[in-house]
Amino acid sequence: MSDPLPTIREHDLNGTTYTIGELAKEFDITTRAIRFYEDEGLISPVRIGSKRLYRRRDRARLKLILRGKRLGFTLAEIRETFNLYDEAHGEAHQLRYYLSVLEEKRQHLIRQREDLEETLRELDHSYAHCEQLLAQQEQHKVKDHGTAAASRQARPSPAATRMED
Amino acid sequence: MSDPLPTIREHDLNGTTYTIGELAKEFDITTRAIRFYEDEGLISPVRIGSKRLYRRRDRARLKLILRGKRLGFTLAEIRETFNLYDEAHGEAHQLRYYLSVLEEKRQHLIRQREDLEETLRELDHSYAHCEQLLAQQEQHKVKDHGTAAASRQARPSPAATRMED
DNA sequence: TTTACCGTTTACGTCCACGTCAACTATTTT
DNA sequence: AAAATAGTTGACGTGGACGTAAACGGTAAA
Repeated sequence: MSDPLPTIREHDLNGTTYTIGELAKEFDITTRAIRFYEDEGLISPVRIGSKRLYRRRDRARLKLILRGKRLGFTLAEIRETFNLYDEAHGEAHQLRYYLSVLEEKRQHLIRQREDLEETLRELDHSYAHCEQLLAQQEQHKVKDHGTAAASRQARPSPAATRMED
Repeated sequence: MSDPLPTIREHDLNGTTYTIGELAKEFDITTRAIRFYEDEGLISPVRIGSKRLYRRRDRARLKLILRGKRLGFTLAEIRETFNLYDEAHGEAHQLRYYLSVLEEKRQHLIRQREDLEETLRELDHSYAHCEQLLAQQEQHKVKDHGTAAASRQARPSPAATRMED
């Protein structure tokens, strides 16, 4: 008689491990998504019987996948990054190629950062302008103390044309 | 007899104008994309006969659309932003709502900026580590002066496990 | 033992952001 | 007049990233 199959929890594989459900909960994604990433070659969990068991490395990659997605990278791009990383520990010309890819990626990210800063600046302007409008309306309310209808049809403010630049 | 229809270029509408092709070239997108943005309610060019004529405002919006896309926003989100902006110049409660949406957006962008900075940091580390590996290989080449085969099978470097965290 | 949960695979559906014809018109150039 | 160029409206196709449903297996608690 063979030993009974150990449950997934009794496996340790010297290190922390996770079930698919745990990871799904932790990162607030569906198990379907996690399996999909595996189909796309982005993660390779160990199998215990038919079940997937995720190790620290898998969790780290999942994190990178999600961050990459938030930055707008496609799964294919993320996979490429992983593959490159995995293969770049050998020959010099591989390392050089890896360097060039990193440089490209940096350009992309820096462009994106500029877009982001610019958007944040404009957002701040809108925010300030909006608060100013509100403050003016308060002023009028105080002056008119009650006849608020006067300020309903607000004149177009100078800053209202900002989007036309 | 009626005057002949003025050509699209003779129209000025007091201000700079653009044809669809000009904008497509300037922003390096297809005319199909521009028309699609119109179908989705993001731009509203003037019509001269059957042709579209784009004004400064349209061009500005196109710019915003593309920047939004680079930051990963969907067209629906961008449209919402535009609509909100257009309608936020009236009542106080609209202004307040607009403020809350802006605040949300700011949160999103700041989170994204953190992702971005973190990615840039890791990228810099990879870059540095990569250069260091290359430098080591150069060292060996000098020592062995010629018998480069010795360093082909590089031992796994300590930093090679970084992705496992 | 039955019920309740994970977990698995396979297959098809969906939404988004366009690309790709096709068939046509209007203007400009040769 | 003919050809090239730029524009127009449909309609259908596509690739990416999953969602959803079906049908099933294993383990854990009641």
